[in-house]
Amino acid sequence: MSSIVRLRFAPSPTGHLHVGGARTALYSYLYAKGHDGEFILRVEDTDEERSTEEAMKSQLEALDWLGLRWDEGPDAETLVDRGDHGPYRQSQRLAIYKKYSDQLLAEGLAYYCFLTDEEIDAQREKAKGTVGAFQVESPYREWTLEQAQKRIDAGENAVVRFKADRSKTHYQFKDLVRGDVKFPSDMVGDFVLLRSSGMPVYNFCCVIDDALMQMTHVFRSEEHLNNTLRQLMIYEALGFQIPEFGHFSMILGEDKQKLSKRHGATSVQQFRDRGFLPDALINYLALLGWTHPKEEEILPKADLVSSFGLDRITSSPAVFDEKKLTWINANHIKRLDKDRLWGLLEPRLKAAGLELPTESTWIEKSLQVFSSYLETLEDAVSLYQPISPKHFDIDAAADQVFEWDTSKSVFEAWKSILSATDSEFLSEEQFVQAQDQVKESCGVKGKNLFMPIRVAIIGKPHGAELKILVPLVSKSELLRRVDLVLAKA
RNA sequence: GUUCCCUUCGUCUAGAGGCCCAGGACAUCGCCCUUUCACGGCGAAGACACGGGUUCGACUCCCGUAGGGAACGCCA
Repeated sequence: MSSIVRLRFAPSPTGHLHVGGARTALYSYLYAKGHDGEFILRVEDTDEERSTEEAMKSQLEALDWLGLRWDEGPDAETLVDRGDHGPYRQSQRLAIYKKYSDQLLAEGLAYYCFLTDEEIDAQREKAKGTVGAFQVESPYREWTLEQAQKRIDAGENAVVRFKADRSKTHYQFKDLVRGDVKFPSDMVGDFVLLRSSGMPVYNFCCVIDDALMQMTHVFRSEEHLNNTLRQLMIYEALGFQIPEFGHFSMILGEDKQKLSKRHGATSVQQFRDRGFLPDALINYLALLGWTHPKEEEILPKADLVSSFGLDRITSSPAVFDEKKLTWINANHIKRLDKDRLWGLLEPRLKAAGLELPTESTWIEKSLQVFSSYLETLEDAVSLYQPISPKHFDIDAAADQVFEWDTSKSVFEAWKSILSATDSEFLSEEQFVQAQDQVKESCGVKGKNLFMPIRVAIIGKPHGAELKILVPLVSKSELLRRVDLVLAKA
């Protein structure tokens, strides 16, 4: 028995990784790493209908992007297993589940059941209105293995049902998040272990894998809390050591309903595409249900690892707030060094078709101007657009400026003063000087002076400080722009 | 219906009987900085679901009620 802490994340590959799953994975990862333990990835692909290879790849990729690297499990790129407890895809562990199913069958703790869907529906129909939860009553419960085998040999399909143990009145366990939880044992009936296809069902393989893969802790979402009863029964029947359980509450949408697609972005990839940093997403997710001991909020991953603990987890559900995520993201962007930031921005600017200078001094200057405006990486596109030669246009917000009778003289003065300068790029000082000259020559000041100049330069009445913006645009381009504005005035 | 879980500002939360006529953060609003905007600084508004106990004292403990959620599958 190893004493090292081991936790796993076990997604079912039926779609993209969404933020709820990501948070469960994160908490497991943080707990494992904070205890010098191991983080394992297992793929629960026993639902043949819905599981796809594509979804599996997508989930692994998302987890990898988040930086939640696993010590064991399929490799994100090659999908080749790494670790001593494999295989890590349940669809490749069928023989193992069969073996344990046979064991329970032989011990009389499970039985073959030939009930058809129609018969079960009929039972359910009949039970309507009666007190208590519906439970399947199987007439095959006490059949011997030999009896059942005969029908199977005759070609009939059977599921393997667990014989729910009624000798105890309650099953109890200590949940790391919720404290003592107690279930009446008659809460569940004889549930299915193996489908008629031979495919095992979630609760069965989950227990076997968690035990065989030597998990010390099992963290999962609250919706699994009730499943724990069945799993406890299976642990007991198989004689496995029971791990510690922790059930985190769910993530809700604004309407307090379980977060789903109709709430907007929910998958990790969507946030990635929209320009969120993995560390920011992780930071936000960690705070959704957990607080830092000193209530600090902007936390790099390393701080998360060192300060995370179950004692500060909340057990009530939390509403996902994109505004706060955005704020956290902006903070992480501000902490990025300029080279890294540009490395992240450049591909997005290119993808948007912007043609920008490539000299490092220009890049550095531009970042100085714009970095305080970035809430997401994607914001860079609209920020850089005004200084990209191809993308100049006059914004509707500039309309008011054209209505002032002083604006035209400002445009003209700006043009003539600009024409008179001889450098290709204006320096900050040159621009400030030029601005003063415009002021003198037309006798206009304040808003009536600065707004038209701004419009002549970026086509909008608001934006980053001009004296740092102007040096980023060539004189010829500035002239082209003032002409366009003049044509409209 | 049955069982289980949950309930502090709009949102995320602090609070482990007196420190709380409840603190922080996001969002909102106002002021300052800035001859724009953003960043930043300062400030305002804003909550213990309800009802009973226990106690000298309850946001904190107990019991109900209400509300929300989950499970009751050959989904996970």
